[in-house]
Amino acid sequence: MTRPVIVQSDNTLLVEVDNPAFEDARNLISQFSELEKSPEHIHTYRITPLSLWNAAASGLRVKGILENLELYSKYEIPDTVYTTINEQMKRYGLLKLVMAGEDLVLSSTDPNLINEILYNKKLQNYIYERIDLNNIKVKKLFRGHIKQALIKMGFPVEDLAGYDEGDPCEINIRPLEEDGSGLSFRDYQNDSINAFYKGGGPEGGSGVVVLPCGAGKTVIGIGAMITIKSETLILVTNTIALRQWKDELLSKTMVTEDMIGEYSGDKKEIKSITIATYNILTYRKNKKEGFLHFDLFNSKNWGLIIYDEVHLLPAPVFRMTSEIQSKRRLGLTATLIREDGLESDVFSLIGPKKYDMPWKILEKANWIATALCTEVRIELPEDKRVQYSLSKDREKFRIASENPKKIDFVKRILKHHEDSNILIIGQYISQLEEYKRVLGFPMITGSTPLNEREDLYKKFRYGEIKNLIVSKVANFSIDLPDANVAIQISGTFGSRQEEAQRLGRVLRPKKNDNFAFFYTVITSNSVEEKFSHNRQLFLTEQGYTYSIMNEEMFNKKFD
DNA sequence: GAGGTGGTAA
DNA sequence: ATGCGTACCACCTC
Repeated sequence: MTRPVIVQSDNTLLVEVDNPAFEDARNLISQFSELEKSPEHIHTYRITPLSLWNAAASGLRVKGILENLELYSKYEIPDTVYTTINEQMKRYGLLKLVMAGEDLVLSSTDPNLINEILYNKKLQNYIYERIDLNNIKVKKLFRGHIKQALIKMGFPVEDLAGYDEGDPCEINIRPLEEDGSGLSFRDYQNDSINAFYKGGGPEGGSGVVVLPCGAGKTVIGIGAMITIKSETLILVTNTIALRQWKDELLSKTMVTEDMIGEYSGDKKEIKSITIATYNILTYRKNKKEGFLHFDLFNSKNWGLIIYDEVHLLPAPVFRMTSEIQSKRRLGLTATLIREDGLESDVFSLIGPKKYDMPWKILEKANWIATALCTEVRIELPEDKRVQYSLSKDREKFRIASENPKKIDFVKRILKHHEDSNILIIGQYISQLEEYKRVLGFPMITGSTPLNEREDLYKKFRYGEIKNLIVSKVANFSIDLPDANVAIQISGTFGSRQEEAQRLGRVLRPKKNDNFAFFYTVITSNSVEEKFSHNRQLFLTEQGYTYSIMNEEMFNKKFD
């Protein structure tokens, strides 16, 4: 049997998917390296300082890593890789955060490192005083900032200050019932819950789980709640997501309605389990005043805080919601990517990435739908071409996005998928209004009142309406189990995360053949081609392929 | 509607 | 080459 892993001197690992030892190798190397790409045949992982510190944090040792790597490696392991692993793993544990009575203390056996910290500009704001050669008393409130600044310095701190236990709360699983309610965990769900809670020690119990849309991230959150059994605060992106968390909790656990509070623009309930929007927590009248609802963090003794769509957390204001580092925190997302590159901040704001799984692996196991992606390239009509050529880039993008010819092709896609449950997703309200007018489908945007949204989603879910036009409101969290076709008519420049989330709207497993269709309609020979290509990168790295059709090919197939 | 928030580009 | 404030469009709370 040939070994499945090639270790390269640039710290990347290439893994053969078709090798019989693939799964064992993957389970092993994913503990100390980051999945970078996962197309069909060869997956690429990268060993980074951060991934090695995460490994050290979860209890792995240099010796074990190297022995296992040698076991699966096809060729000899380059010296540089040995060095990187040794050096970076050694750094973890040089610094510790501990509680000494009521004080938070940063300590190291190396006085020089302590010196370096005392002279670091960023860290100075977080320091009270040096206690002795090896210890510094630091400000408790800045635990997260301190960890982050130290990571930037290249020295991750072992956080042994522990977590508040939180007040207890009886959260128990509801056994599977005939009507489909109740819960039993799939293997990967169990694994991610265990990875999150691992050991229950001081380093266990805070971290991030990354799973594709439709793979049941809510279930992971519920699993963590059942494990910890403490009062829990759940943060979500909008009120629809809030209601869906509530419904899931009610159907999958024994928790009763009076135990769940809803804290949003609409209602202000605080109960043992409280679900709140990021928006309300960070609401302030103006930039100079404080956050009006921030007390929610202290209004109960939370033992767990769950961050839904955690890739949003590095945003300047949202990140404030992770300041309370003494609580156990679970971050959930399908797309740990941002165009500004700040996704790595999530690790110091919440904790190490505890678990992830390539989308295609779950597709193969039928846990999510098999998606067929098509990019349709439409020419710009004659009368728009002069205007296009004379416009600036930004205007060009808008003109290309709103190409009026798109709608005819959308109509034919609709006809081709008759009797399907179809979402039309777009970026510009005016464009969506036009589709609503011509096609006569109901539409949901940011200005659609909450009850109307819920009503439309519900009707779509029960098949009373088969088509829905949605704006960016649908980028996150909404759960429309039976949507099996999505048509994207415009999007946010090059947002990889948005593309993946939108595909995610149709990935929930289907009752019958488990296929889903994703169309993106763009203008050929325009700036939209470039942005569209960039948007697709995350998914193509996950192994998705887009078949590209021009008008002629489209006409043949969709006559 | 006002004034805050987010993501992205250049 | 990178960083930082700005523009744009949409969404959320009051």
